[in-house]
Amino acid sequence: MLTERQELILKTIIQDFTQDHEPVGSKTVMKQLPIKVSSATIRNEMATLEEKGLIEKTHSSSGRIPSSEGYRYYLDNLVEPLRLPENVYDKIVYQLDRPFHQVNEIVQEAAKILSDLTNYTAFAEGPENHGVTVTGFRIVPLSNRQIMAILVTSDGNVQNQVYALPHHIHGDEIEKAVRMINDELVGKSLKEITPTLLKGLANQQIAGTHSAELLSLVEDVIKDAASEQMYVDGQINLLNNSSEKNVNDIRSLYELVDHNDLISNLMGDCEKVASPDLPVQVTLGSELPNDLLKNYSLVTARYNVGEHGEGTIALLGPTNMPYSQMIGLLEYFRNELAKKLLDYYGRFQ
Amino acid sequence: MLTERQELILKTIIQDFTQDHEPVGSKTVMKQLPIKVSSATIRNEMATLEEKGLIEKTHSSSGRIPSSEGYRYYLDNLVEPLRLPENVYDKIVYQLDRPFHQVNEIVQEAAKILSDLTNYTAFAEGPENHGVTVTGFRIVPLSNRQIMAILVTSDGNVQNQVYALPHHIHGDEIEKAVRMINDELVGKSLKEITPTLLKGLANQQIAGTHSAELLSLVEDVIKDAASEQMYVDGQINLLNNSSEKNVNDIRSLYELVDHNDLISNLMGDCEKVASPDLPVQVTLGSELPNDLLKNYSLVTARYNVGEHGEGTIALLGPTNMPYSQMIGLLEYFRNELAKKLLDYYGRFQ
DNA sequence: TGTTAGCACCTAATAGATGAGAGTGCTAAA
DNA sequence: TTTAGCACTCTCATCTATTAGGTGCTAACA
Repeated sequence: MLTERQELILKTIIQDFTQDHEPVGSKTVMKQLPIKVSSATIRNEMATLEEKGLIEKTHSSSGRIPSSEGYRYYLDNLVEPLRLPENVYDKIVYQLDRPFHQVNEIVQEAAKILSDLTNYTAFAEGPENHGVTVTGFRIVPLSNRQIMAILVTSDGNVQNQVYALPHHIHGDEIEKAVRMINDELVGKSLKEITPTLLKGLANQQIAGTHSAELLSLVEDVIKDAASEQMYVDGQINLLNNSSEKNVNDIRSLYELVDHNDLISNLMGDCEKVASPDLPVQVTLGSELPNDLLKNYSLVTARYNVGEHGEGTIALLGPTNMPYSQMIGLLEYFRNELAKKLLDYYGRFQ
Repeated sequence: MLTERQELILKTIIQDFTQDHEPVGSKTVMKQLPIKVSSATIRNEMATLEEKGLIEKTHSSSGRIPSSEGYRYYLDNLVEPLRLPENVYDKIVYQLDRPFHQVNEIVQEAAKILSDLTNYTAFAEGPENHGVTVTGFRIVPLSNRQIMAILVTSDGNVQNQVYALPHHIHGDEIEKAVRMINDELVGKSLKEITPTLLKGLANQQIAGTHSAELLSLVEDVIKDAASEQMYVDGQINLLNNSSEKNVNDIRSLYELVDHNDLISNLMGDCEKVASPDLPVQVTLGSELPNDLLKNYSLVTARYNVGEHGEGTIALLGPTNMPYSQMIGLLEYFRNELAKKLLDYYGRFQ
């Protein structure tokens, strides 16, 4: 429980530190505080805040910097989303206002826009495909030994893969197999289609001698389609932050960030709590399991595309980032993205 | 013109500097030199080498480092490709020995292997498609408003693109259009198919009311197929080098390296000189037009896939890299890559 | 009792001073 | 032509003030 004045001081320290990245002294706070008190009084209050673990010193006679607990208190109680300069909104709208041909193109562009605007690393994940079903599976013979497998799903997503076959398969056989695969798969959701189910198909020998081969294609393509792709952009911005610690850490960070599953997991944790109606959520590095992210924060927002599910966007930046602005940005952006996606889906109905 | 002893000294300085990255003094050279002379003699020789511009001092009483001219002399006259440890060869063979489905997958993997082995940034460009012709063009209707355009070329490459159409196009119409497009394009080389040629097709009204639309798809896909894709890997390794100069330079470097055309141009210059029969070629940063690359070197090699054309692989690393090793590596690698590609193409004949 | 002025004290950062170490160029002798 | 010897130069690490910005505590004050 903090007094109003203590909250004011904490907020001032955080905002000041966000700007200058330097410990904040009592005099500096005094100048910025709307109420008139002496620096000695502020020193007393700061001592209390330190006792409570919300701020800390870098050395015995330094100014104060916010602790993780301090940021947490700020985020839970004090932060207010900031309205952004008009031209930022314009830029978002402009960048999203292009003809996209696939959902994933839009999602990828979302990550790009976010990282461009913030100079942080940005993540975007498409709407979850819980209810997504198979609309059709095609095999297109391309040449003597090459075929393309194509899977179309009810959300309009298209997954394809070219295969070089060890030997020629006759068109009739392919056609027959595709027909039977479709009979079995169309209408099924992606999660339902397990390797076991496909094996069952193979056992029925539906597709002649090459059934096993063709079914393994199906499996591949389905796996691709079912894996929710996470798009990352602005990895390079990790450099800005990491003051000058060793190169190896940055390297590991890069790998972490590019290696989808790890970040997905982190974000997965956030998703459980966040929702499109709830405010944007911030997870501090100290609250994350990975030590590399100690000095970073993950700002996460969910967006809602109605019947098409929910997706996630996120920013990874330094712990001392301007949260008000970032939260304001994500709140606006998730709406625009949802709008764009609804618009996209609308064209297929 | 250098005496044998001078060449020996230059070589020693370069090799030593490559290892330790520190100016090399006359005593150090003396210890490593196979011939027995005093450090004073070496100092005299070094003064001569400096006069000729092949080495330089970092300050008035420091040891010497090679100048660009020194490297150039070394590369032109002294360097000898080094045989690599056996396990490196094993690794290359192992990594390339996987079932690939497209040429580009192989080329991409090549870049990855090279950057993994060297810890530098690596580039790989597929065999040039001079003689490549169109084997077939397909349009596959995916759903009410989505189609996929597929272009197959004589080198077995497949380019595809999904399109969301503003309105439904009837299957018969598509089929008719595709047939006529194929009649016109099959057998033509990619470079022959210009927008003007396509316009000509449109004017014949071959494809009914939607001809213009469909032809613009063709144009898109052809453009993609004709652009030679350059694969880059190990961008992160740029960090290792750039000691600690400002972050912005690294940022620009990243962009430079990812922005294909620029590097393509640089490599283009090299290609004119290099050939699969000629030795691996090194271009020093000082010889490149771009100032950002000042402290880097581009090591380029061409590989030869017989009738399927020639391609390029390259490494971008610090100017003081171990050239003997890198040249040895690329010489071996280009042969393995060519073998793998020949093997791949062989499967379609 | 909360607030403030004053002061002793702390620490990081900066600038100079100093000496060791590595290297050079030059001279004179072999 | 080569070499030993030596004076000289420059960097780098270390040490020593000095300064600037901050704190905590005490005692006076409203």
